[in-house]
Amino acid sequence: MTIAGLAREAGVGVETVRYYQRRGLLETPERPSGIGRGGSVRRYGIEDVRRLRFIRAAQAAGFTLAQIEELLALDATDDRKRARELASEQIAALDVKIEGLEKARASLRRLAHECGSGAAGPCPILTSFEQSHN
Amino acid sequence: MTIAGLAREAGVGVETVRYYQRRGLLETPERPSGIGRGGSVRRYGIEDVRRLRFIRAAQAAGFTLAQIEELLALDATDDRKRARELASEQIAALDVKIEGLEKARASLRRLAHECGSGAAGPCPILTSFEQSHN
DNA sequence: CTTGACTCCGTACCATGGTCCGGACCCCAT
DNA sequence: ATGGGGTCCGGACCATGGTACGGAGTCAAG
Repeated sequence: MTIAGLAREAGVGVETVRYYQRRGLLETPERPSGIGRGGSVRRYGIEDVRRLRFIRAAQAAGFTLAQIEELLALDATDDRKRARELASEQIAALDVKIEGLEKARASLRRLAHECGSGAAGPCPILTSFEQSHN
Repeated sequence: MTIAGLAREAGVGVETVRYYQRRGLLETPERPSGIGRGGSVRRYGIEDVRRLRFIRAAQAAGFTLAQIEELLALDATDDRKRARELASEQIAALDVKIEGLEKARASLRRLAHECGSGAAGPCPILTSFEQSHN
């Protein structure tokens, strides 16, 4: 698989893959055959796809690329303590974030509701959100 | 209230307030007294605090500053339809986002769990997340 | 053996959401 | 009336996470 295939498998762009390589999140495989000068084109395997997909999943979980870098490094060591720490921290952060989003969603629902019902004039946009400050 | 008071009330920095003013999210009140040249220092009231707090709340709801700009403009008009539209869109986006974060949290919990239990060696960081691809 | 698509690589650029800086001005207390 | 802190303002700078560009090399099919 070449870089375009890898990118396709994980649903990202080629440039993104190369960006992750530069950041050290993905390794850049050796070019086969040609040793000093020359060579060919780098090839990627299923392991790379997994790694790349992991990065995307972790990103979706709210990790920054820097944190993901640490997670990936951790995956190669056996520092279980640190891994648990990172996980717990992120779980807590997710709890907070999810709760915030749920509150926001409730505000939006109230807004949509109030805005849908009768009265003329502007929707109470600011006030809908104000309630969420409780 | 001067700009520092306003910022304090909403829990942001003075520079952030000024940034929002530049972006057009907050209006810049007239300087009292001095008309042409001279004047004094701009003063802010409770309305400004409300507006600024709204911006922060909307941001927490996942709106971008550009969307918030539209919401604020909408608050002054009576285009209820558009307001409902924006709200619904954002509710849908929040649904997706919340679900993603919940999945991620589940993955992390599994990771923390597997990482906590006995076996030696590295935690199955990549694999914990792989499960979440279902 | 040429052509067209893809790769490689560095560097530049982008959007978002701020944050900092420096000089000029202003306001209030002493 | 003077000093110190706050304000005003434009413009520069920052971090994050990419995206685009251009030139050289490589690969595979016709």
